[in-house]
Amino acid sequence: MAGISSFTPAQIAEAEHHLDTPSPETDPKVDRLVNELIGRVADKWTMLILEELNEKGVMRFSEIGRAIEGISQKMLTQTLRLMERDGLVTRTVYPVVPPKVEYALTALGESLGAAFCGVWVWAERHLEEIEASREAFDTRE
Amino acid sequence: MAGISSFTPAQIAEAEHHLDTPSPETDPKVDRLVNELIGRVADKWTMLILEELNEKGVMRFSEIGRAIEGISQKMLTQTLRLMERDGLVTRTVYPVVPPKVEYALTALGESLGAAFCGVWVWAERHLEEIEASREAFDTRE
DNA sequence: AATTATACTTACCAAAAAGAGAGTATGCGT
DNA sequence: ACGCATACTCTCTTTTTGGTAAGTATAATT
Repeated sequence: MAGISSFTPAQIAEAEHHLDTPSPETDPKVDRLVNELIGRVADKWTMLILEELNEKGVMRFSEIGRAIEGISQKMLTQTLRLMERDGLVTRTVYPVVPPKVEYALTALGESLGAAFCGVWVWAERHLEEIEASREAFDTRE
Repeated sequence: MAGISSFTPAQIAEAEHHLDTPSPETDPKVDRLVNELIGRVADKWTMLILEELNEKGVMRFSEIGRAIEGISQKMLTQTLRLMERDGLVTRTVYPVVPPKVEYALTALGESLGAAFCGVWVWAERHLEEIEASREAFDTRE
């Protein structure tokens, strides 16, 4: 499993481009939808799978399972299905025995990875600061 | 409640700066911590409070409660406490009756908002694409 | 004297999420 | 004939999460 750096300069440039053009959206309906979407997508397993697929390209089901420590088969299936439904990954089934299914990121999936890159970097950058803050908070209580 | 645009160009520039310098972090321990941190922080209520405080500056407890539709007192207290612990907000208590407590973002909190900005923009941009993908997925099943 | 306002805390309960483990289909190697 | 490998699905149980409602303190107001 790689860290924060598995996105290419091109992908990062894409994210920057987005940041250049924040739109003045205030429609509450869109707001709600956007929120729900972020909740869906900003999930632990989704992000780990995103990262893994971005790094390796095409992967089989059990290959992803082995790469991501601690994920259960159930969660892997479930997360991949939701990601497929949202158009983040493609799922290719080969009708052979034993079964073979390959997963890969779509362009949309890659763009999400790039967008999240900023948050990853933020988290990594401020990790110590936050831990220090927590410790201070906990000891003064 | 405002949409995506409540962050200043300076904040966005900060986020871009982060994107310019992705570090080659692969340490599994840091990876795990970063992940846990993102999970903590990429939560529905945290993001809404972040947005609200970024827009309004300083706010009282019940003011935030009124601004964010659907949040319970319990969740508001809980989320604000965790944000304070992580160093994202400051909490100022005025010893008066009835009680008065003010909340505001720290620099760290603002930087998180800026980092998330890219994801907000991504979500808003690709909302329709994703809904279309879902619909296609659901009807072909 | 009762009511109101504010910022909580605590207890209880329902719902949702997640983990564990067994079951399924089937061609291939031994 | 038997077990293995793969990618699931299904059920059962546990854990986590979140909502509701009640309690607390006290000064000002009616």
